[in-house]
Amino acid sequence: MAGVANILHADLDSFYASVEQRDNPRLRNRPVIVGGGVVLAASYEAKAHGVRSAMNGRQARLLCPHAIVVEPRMEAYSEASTAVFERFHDFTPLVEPLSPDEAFLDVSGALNIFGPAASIAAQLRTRVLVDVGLPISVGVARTKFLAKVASAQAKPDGLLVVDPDREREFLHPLPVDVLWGVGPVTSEKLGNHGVETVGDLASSGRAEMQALLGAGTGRHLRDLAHNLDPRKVDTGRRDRSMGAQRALGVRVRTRGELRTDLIGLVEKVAARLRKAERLTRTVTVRFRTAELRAESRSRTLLEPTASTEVLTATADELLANLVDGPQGPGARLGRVGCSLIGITFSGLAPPDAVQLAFRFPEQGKATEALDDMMDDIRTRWGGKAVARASLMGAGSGFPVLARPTAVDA
DNA sequence: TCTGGGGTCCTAGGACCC
DNA sequence: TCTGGGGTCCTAGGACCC
Repeated sequence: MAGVANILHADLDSFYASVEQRDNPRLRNRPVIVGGGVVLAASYEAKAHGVRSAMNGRQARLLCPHAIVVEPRMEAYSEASTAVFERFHDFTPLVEPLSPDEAFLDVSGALNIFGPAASIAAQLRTRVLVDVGLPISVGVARTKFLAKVASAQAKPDGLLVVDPDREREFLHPLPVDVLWGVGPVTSEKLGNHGVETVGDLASSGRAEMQALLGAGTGRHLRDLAHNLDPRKVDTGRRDRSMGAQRALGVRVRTRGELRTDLIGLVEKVAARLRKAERLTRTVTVRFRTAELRAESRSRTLLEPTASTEVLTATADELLANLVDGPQGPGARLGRVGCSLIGITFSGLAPPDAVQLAFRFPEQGKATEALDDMMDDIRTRWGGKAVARASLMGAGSGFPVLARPTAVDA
């Protein structure tokens, strides 16, 4: 197999719980659960008893009665995250954050300084442990996807290098749900078709998988199973949406209460939007009925905005449509069975964004042309490009970059 | 006191335009 | 003038991830 394993996926172990154990010696080597109502993070000692993230707190305490439950300290986690990412950047500028505790690193330009990728991964783990006091697992491979799978296999506190000559041996025996994008629903669909392992998926029919999972998803997952993953480490990602939501429990609310909650969320997120110097075009109000059915209403505005007044008025109309619509849950009673209310702003752009569209005629060169264009945009606009692109019309002979591409002017 | 909150991406169908 | 197909954007819903 051609290529060299120069991509790292670095992932802090049980991030919040590790920070708590670091800061409070009494918690070390003990089962620790962060978050009371719902488990935000669990130490490995707690995970050994079956406690998992996102688990109901009561269930977690039943599984592990002697666990120490602590309140989350978001500021401490944020500081720890910043310190860890500084260590990443000590090794390479090519860092793609996935979340506060996880990132891809392309170290192909750092080999002359720090040695082979496996050595860089070991040095990185040491630096994070010594300087920040947190255990971190690292996967090393030729592609992003393999590196991510490797770091998961390496946990806890481990390092795993996937030899480019042994990628399929590594990948094919693993269960399909190691694939990024295969959750419970997809996993069950695949299981019903006799697909249990990544190898099973690789040997299944393409048309069959696309019929089962949809064209895009089917092709993507089958490509991953065939070990095809051309994605580069991308340092230029920007937020695509911003939102907030609030769980309300099972108590029935009056419309007025619901509206007050929603307006509060709108004001909060609108402030974040302005602080981030972004405008939004699409407002979505999310709603979950007392029976836990999700519903949403959205509207796309003519002009992007960050005005609380405009956003509040829009959210208000959408909420009214949700509640009073044809099957609105509270139309007659004036009271609404609602277990969650939320707001999302999407279609984010900088205030001075411009839109660019490209057309290129050479069939079959679309992906490379797109990559080149993105590089060009980043160079010309000082790396501040906010790019959103998709390829359309591949069958027409004229692949067109059809989505607007917004960049900081 | 409560029982998660923050995101990304995909899909299908309809309106509309050329 | 009629018709069909391609393309774009919007909306609602859903799966998934950390």
